[in-house]
Amino acid sequence: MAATIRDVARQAGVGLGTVSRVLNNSPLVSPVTRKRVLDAITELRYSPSQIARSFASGKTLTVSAIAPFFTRPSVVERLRGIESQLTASGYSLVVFNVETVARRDACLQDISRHDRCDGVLIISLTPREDELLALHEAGVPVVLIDTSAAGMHGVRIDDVSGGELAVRHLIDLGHRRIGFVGDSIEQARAFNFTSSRDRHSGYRQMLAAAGIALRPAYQRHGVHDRYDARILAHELLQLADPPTAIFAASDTQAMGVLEAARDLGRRVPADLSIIGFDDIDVAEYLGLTTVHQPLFMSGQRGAELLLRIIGGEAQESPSDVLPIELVVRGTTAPPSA
Amino acid sequence: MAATIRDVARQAGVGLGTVSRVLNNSPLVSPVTRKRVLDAITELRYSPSQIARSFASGKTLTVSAIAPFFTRPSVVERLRGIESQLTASGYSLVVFNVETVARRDACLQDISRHDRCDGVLIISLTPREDELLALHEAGVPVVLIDTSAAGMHGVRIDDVSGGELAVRHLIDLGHRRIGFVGDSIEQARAFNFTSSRDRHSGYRQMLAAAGIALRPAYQRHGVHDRYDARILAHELLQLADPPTAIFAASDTQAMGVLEAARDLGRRVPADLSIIGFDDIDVAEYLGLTTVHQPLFMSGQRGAELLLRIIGGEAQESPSDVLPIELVVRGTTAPPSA
DNA sequence: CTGTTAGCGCATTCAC
DNA sequence: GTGAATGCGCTAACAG
Repeated sequence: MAATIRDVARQAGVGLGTVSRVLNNSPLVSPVTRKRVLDAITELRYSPSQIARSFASGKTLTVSAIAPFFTRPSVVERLRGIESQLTASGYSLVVFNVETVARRDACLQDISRHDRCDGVLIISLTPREDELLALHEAGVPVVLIDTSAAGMHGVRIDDVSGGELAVRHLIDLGHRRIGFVGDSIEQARAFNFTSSRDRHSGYRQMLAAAGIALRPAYQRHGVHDRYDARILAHELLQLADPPTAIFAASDTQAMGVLEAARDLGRRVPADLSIIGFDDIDVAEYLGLTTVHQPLFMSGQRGAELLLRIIGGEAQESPSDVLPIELVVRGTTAPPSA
Repeated sequence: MAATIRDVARQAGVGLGTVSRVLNNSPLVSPVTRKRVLDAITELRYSPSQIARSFASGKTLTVSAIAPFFTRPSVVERLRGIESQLTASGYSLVVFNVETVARRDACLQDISRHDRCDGVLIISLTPREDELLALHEAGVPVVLIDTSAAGMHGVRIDDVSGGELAVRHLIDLGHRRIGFVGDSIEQARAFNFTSSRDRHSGYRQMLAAAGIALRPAYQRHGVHDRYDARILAHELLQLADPPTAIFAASDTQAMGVLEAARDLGRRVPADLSIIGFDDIDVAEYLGLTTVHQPLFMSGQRGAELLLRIIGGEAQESPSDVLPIELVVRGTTAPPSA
């Protein structure tokens, strides 16, 4: 059916190795021979088999990315960064979408079987001790995006500082009653997510630094989506002494808070200030004040780093920390009371 | 380094083929032998090389998806459907993101070189005549999603009907001055997108059927994003005799129209009705009236169909047409004037 | 039921 | 510079 390297060799009247050399741009071929081979290739419409090539060389020119809930805007944006970098380097991207804990574990196990891909990018999922060990033992190049782990390369932001940044903004505006809406503790633990937890730490630290007492009732946790966030915000707003501002651990959750405010007739930001996190695409549309993080860049940098590791370049910095930035839009203002 | 099938055979004291049979769940192995092999596998921590396996069998257990602008919510949702179906069948998904015409052409050419993957899913991009020929000649199984082409399998909706559905809703409400905001003609042609074009046809046909004259000034085209749509809607609304309703060819573009209305102080739906298309996630959040299409299902069905074709099951129906549905929310109402 | 054999298409040694 | 020879790890077809 399809022409093989042998056909090309025969057609060009050269040896098999010579064709291979031409394919791999080896300089050890005379211009005349090269042309003859090239002509044979065009004539036969020959195209080298990638699988055979991978098999013989041991390199697949493929990278896997494991992402939880890859429909989340923040994740998609990271993936776009990854894909762009990979494509530029001639690599392909295999995507694994993780929506259950079982699949999380399965994916993390599977990649210890170093096949099919030259390296792995793990987004937002932090490997556990045993998984770390297996990964190390397997020797698969791995780069973590949006997390970090001992002895692993990674690209991330400082979520604690991010939480502090958000809450400091609210405090600076004069707020003292500040609520928090973040990820469900159980779910975060099951998937081993860390960002909401760390942003929550930043929240607590900043309140403490400002001498504001922590109120358990002000801190709510639910599934990472609009619906749960909306419910939690309802609870918060119907407290006898409701917060005047709410820090949501993500823009998606901030959208739920926004809905709750609308439901209850609270004006934003007059009656309630809301700040999110991530600065996803719709944040600008909604005029949402948030903490910006370079999502696309995180993917790009992560892929770049992984490619360097695959290429054998030893990397010093275990974890690359990207800058974050407060973006003030229309959902935060001084408290009216 | 890593154990091979040969090591396992030696360890278990059996032949090479027997190990292979066990790996492939062949029933032609006695329980005793099977157990011995399985034990050897665990002992050696053996894991078969996928690349070698692909090479020998000719099957890669991998499917490629080519998607334009894969950060668009509608595309992501389709990809999620694809991934879910593929994963359930033990296949991996390689993603190609197309954001330029050059890359569109390159991707479509590349897949004619039937390597690395067992089949291809093409989202929203319609192959041209010559590309169709090359694809056919290469014999790569292909399924089109959100488009169709002669002799190609596909999963799609009827965009013309969708456009009619949207416009009929506006007419039923009493609107006569109905604007249209859709994709740039040049861009659509360059990428060979068809959905906006077809929805526009539906718009024209429905107006004609209702005896409403087409007004060129009411029909605007721009890049498929919020920003351009916003500008176009501005133009529309500042006409001497502005439309009382606007049909946007996608929810994303409807968001831009919504912004324009906000900019100009037009109340929605009192002063201006807006209807979108796709029913992406935020549509519900925004209370946007729109035409719902089963995005996730399109991916799922497409992948399922492709897998069947790869499996050698001849398929009759060239194109699977999914149902669409009008979803009335808060952005449409009878005209006030 | 099981062991043996022959490639899959290419990269990578080697000799020449 | 070039051609020929080996083997990557596995599946499939064949004898037993």
